[in-house]
Amino acid sequence: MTNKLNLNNLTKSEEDYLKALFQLLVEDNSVKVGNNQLAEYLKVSPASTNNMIKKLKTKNYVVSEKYGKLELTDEGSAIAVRLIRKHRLWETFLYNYLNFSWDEVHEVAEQLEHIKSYKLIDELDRFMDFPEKDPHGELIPTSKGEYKVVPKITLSSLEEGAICQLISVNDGSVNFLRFVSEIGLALSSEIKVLEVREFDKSIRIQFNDSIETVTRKFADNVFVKVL
Amino acid sequence: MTNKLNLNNLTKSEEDYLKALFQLLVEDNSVKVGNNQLAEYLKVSPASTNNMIKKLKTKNYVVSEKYGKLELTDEGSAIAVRLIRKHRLWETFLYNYLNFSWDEVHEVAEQLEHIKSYKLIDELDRFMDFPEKDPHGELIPTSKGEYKVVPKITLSSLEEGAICQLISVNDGSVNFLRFVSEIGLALSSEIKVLEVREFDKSIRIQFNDSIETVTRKFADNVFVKVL
DNA sequence: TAAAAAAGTTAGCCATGACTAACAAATTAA
DNA sequence: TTAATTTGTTAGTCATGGCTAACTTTTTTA
Repeated sequence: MTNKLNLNNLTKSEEDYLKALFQLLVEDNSVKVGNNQLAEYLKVSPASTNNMIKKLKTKNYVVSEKYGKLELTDEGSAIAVRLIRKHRLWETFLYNYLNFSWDEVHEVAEQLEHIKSYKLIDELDRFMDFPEKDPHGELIPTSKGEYKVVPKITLSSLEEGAICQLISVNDGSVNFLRFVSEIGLALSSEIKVLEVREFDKSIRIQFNDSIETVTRKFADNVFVKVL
Repeated sequence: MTNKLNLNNLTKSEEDYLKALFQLLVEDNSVKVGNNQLAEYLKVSPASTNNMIKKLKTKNYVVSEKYGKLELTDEGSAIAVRLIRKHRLWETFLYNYLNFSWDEVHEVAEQLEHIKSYKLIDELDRFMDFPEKDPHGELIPTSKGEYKVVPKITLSSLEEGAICQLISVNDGSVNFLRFVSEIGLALSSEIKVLEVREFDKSIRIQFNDSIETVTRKFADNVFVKVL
């Protein structure tokens, strides 16, 4: 039997669902991911999600019991990791070689990650000399599927007085990324938490000699390493 | 009114049909292109083609009368030229930077040409320093849509004794391209037509000190400049 | 020029992947 | 512990873009 080891005959939609589920399960380290949660994340109806999950279960990429939590099989995870690898390599290419800015890379990478060719992505990796991180500071999985998920500490989780370093940001929103650049934050910036306001959870931070007040929502999307 | 000048809200299928029609009409310089011909070229049923043509007519990309020949509007042609530009730029990138061979580039470029981003393709163009030709010798349309269709002379159209230079090849078939490389032909190769056999139209050619006999079908896909 | 062949069209079907509306199960709160 | 709320499921609809089969128009050819 010709074990073609993943000809990857998945539709764009199937890939989107698997990647989204992986991100909720692994990257966000959730205890339980449910149908509606996945639907909301993908901005589709719960009915659509239910439908697709059924399909992915028959293909053995997803496991779940009726009314139970969603989980990925090893095969499902592997597909998701490959998508994340592709996404981040393309982002890196766009940023480093094609003059794309921080906030422009995501949208195009969302399209490019669905291009089917192992050679393409491995050669792109080689061409860029095997980068470790994408422009947002996220680790890029290797061609062997090695991928260390670094537990993420959000800026919002820190207490007053804490000093940290910006290591990565959520790349999902153009407006968010623009704002990050605008106020002068960048990867590796050192940030001091000056004050956490109780009533609205907004945070006063200091970095590069400037002081800004950011919302809780903003701080949820900024990932840091405590110094 | 925000004239977004082509947000390019076309599906992959719509793009495929427009590009195919352009190639039949312009590149092959056909007097008449019909529904079934387009269907055969795209390897879909005549019914599917009929359906899509209707849709493209309502969108003003295609013009035709019932039972009449198919034609592209200026808008339809412009879309096709942009697709050809994208296809050839990606082929060039894969060939020159990612170690893809002559026969490997087409399949992946077929996917990449559908990625929607003006910035992506113009930056890729700049990154490669505005190449004029793709790896198969075809001219690459500019970002302004300038595209000179060079009338193609096929090797099969030459008479005995003619001497010519290989300027481009049809990139549609992997097997064909492999065979071209295998026998030692490359862009700019000088070819002498030694003999045209009447009964099966096969052609005996000489190049780089080797002599080969090729079929009519082969010679139809080799484009030359007479010296 | 009439019959045969080719080309084009239409009707009706299918799969994919969205959707809404209605309903069922599980969880949370009173 | 029952009621309310949230979560999950099902049924049925829609658009896209394929398909086959049957039919019509045009073109070819005998």
